[in-house]
Amino acid sequence: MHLDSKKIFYHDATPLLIAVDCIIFGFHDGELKLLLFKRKIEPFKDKWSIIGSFIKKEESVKSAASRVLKKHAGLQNIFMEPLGCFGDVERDPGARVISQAFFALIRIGQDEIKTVNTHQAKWFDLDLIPELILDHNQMVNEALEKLRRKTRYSPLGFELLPKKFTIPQLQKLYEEIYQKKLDARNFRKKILAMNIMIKLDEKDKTSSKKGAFLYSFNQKKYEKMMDKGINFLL
Amino acid sequence: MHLDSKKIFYHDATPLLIAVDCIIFGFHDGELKLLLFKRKIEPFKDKWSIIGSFIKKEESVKSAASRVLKKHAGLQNIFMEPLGCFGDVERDPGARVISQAFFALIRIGQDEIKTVNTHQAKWFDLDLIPELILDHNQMVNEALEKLRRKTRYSPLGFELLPKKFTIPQLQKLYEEIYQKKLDARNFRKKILAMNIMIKLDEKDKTSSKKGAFLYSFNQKKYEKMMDKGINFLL
DNA sequence: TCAAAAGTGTTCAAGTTACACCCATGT
DNA sequence: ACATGGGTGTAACTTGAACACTTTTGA
Repeated sequence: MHLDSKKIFYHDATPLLIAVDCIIFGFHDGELKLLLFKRKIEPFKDKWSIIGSFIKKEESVKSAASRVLKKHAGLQNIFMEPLGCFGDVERDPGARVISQAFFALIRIGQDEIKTVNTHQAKWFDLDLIPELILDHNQMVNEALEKLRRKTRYSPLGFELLPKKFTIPQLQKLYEEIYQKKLDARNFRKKILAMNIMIKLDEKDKTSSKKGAFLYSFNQKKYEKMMDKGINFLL
Repeated sequence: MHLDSKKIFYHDATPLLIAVDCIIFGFHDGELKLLLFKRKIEPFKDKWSIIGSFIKKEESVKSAASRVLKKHAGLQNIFMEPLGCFGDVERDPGARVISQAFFALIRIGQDEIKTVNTHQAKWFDLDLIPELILDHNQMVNEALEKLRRKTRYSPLGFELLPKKFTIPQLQKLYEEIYQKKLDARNFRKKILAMNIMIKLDEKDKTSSKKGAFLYSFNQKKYEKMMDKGINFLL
């Protein structure tokens, strides 16, 4: 490396504040939900917002997002991917801040319900999302669009369900995402034809007397299917 | 606004260098091409790279990308959209720099050919892309994936063709993007069925004696089609 | 007159949609 | 015994894929 030249190249650039913000979706009791946080500090104290943090010099953008999810929401090893960059000059009246938004999907279990209380957070129904600070409503809208688009052609939906789930649960999830009723026979046929789930010897009886068989998603079978050039498509 | 509180909230954040980088695709003589630039300054002087610049405090991320396209490549009013954020700590050995990549499509005409010379740039065939600086090869690969994905379900391809184009030209473009031969009858049938192009009373005779009718893309018809819930799909 | 690209329909297979009844079980 | 959600097959329709010949015209 030519250290001197490097300085010549970089010296007139202005460093800026850059943050990550995480849009977190969950699915519980047949409802698709968004996790929002009550801001603890000024400005906008006590307003609802998605969770975020400034990026530190010694961490990657992605690790910043992981840190936020872990530290501020108690979430670890969950599905997460970049959504987009929000970079208008005036988006944050407090300072020039560029934000990289991330999009996370979680299985809502007992732990995640506790999380909500210890972090001043709340799960919101998608049609009851309050006004959020800055451009956070726009971020949420874009995240929702991405969720709707991407769940059609990749098995993202499984990230929102427990490891063991029933076909009616899976169908309900898709109905929530697409906001429309699906035909039970066709749905079943299609998803089973892909051969990416393992039928377990257990039934879930929480929502019917007969009980519905539990399945688990099989990542390996999914990858095999992809290798053969067959695509997930719902 | 509570100016004091704002300061409390933002004072411990570290500003970082943030750049935009633009991946520029073009189509000429039946070939899909990538525009690369010979870097004028150290470090990595004279290596091939995609074009970029640091973001200034008084411009949005998007305007930074527009500025780069205009100033460094002489391009204006072209299709451009965000590709993704590249934020590894060590991606640039010169400093911690986060980069927001953009993806641009242009019609290669006479002006664009001049541009190439005045800006030390060169159009590269996609299978002859040289080694680029930093993570630029990765950016290009992701841009290509996006191009392939997105041209299937949105009429992005038209951005790469002249305003007036023939159906064989359009087909050639898609064959280049997907790297496979398409059936001329089926292609024609499908694209015409969408009813989003206007047939002109002119023929292009540059590639055959018989000549092929020229068409133009009709944005309004396309929007009408979308409104009706019919999607572009090739 | 011939070479070279433009333009045109039909058939078959595959996939998608619509639709109605029996099953298992807890109360 | 009955109410509730789980589970199953078939027929009509739509869409995608395969395939070969005629037309035009400049050289």
